[in-house]
Amino acid sequence: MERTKVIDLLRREDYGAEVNVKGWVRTKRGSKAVNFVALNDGSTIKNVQIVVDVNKFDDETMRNIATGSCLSVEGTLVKSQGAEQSVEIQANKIEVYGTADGYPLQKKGHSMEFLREHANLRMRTNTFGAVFRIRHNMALAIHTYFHEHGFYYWNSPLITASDCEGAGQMFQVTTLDLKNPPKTKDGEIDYSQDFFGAQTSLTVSGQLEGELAATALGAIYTFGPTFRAENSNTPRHLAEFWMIEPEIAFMDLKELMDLEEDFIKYCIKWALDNCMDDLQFLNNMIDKGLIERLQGILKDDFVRLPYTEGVKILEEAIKNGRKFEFPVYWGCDFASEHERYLVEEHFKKPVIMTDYPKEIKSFYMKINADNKTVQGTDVLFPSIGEIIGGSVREESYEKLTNRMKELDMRLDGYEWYLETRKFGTCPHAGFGLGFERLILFVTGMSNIRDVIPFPRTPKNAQF
RNA sequence: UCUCCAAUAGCUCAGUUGGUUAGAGCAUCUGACUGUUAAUCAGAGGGUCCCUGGUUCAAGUCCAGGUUGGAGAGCCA
Repeated sequence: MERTKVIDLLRREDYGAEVNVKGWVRTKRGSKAVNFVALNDGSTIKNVQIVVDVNKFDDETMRNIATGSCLSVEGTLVKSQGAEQSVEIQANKIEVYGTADGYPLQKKGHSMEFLREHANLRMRTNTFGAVFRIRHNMALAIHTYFHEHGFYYWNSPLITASDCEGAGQMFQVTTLDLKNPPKTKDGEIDYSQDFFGAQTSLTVSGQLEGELAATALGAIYTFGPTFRAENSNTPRHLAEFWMIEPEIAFMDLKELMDLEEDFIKYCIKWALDNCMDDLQFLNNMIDKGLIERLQGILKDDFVRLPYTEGVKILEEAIKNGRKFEFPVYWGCDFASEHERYLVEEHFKKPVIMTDYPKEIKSFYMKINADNKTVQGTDVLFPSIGEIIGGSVREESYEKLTNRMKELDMRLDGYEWYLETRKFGTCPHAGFGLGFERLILFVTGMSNIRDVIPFPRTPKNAQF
């Protein structure tokens, strides 16, 4: 008999039909004569109720049907007598594919910390099923958005020899014998003998390569893993995370902000349109304000706030008695308490902050006419902080290399990048979106380790 | 990396000022129950109180160091 997925089964009304359903047992309950098994196959957060007439099955089968075990059930689709589901299956034949003695997950709630230690099994819980179905949907929304807007999906390398991309500490990639590496005459490690003939690392960003692609294909985006060897121990950082980095030729600052806002709203609308069952569950169990907050994002325009205006607002707040741990002055890098004040207290909606002092931003950002600020944008969201960092890129070879020299950066090693500015340079812009931070916001989960299947954090690469 | 907090049964947690045999709910097992919704009811089994050292007649409880986890900060996406 052909298998029917739970999601399809629950929509059917052809009572009396013989059906086959396969899935994992969430709970079993009942009395002497009749048992009820809640079966889930991952196609939806909802379970299908299997009604088991205990007398029709042998003791061993009944014993093997327990939380976590895997079943194939043939039975009759009937209208449910119970109140909490419309249809159920009256079991005629049950095959136990796999028993689950000692299954660590129980039907009562578990802490997120406990489930993290069982990351190999936690996808089988309601919460993580919902999170990963939404994660899939967000990936689909991202690809769909860019495809519909004329962007090409393009891949930057994960292994790089640029030793100072500047975005963070890097993981080294080597096949050298760590106990006995080859040395040069002056005692340094001889990387010419390494696999790539040079010192290499995992990438911290595909942006520089993305810029090359934008000057050829017009508009591209990358969507892949990124690696940071920072010793960050927070609910918002991972050592291995996924990043979306679009890069667009002929785009200016206003168009960049329009893109950032439109893109993120598209993703959130996608979730509301396509993931309501899962969002409803998360709204009930994890975060009571979730759906309202997502709808709120769609309603308002994001605030567009030049850095200098932001400083004024914060100075005004301090004058009115607001206390901050860190001082505010023009030129300071905002601490998260400052960003949170602006987003969560002052404006109460997302803020796109722009035109930062060049000293606190990266070398590649386009310098404004004032020669003090650069056309960088940070999209700041309530509760999770910076979700997007982007900028218009400096397209002038002269200005870009001058800035690099000011920052004591070595130009050799960047020739391939700087040639974009030598050969047909163009105004262009782009941004980076942390995929897991988007998932955090859309699911209402509070720790980034719980929105990626197998989190990589300092001292943790299990599974 | 810094600051603060935590670690007791498979899970979630209680454990008084240091004091006899460390408890509860859930889970598991046994039994009861004519349709349950985290089913219910009765009973049973289940402990390296994170590790090492110290104080004390006596440590789950106090002290020191460590490990692991969490929150905040920094770094950032």
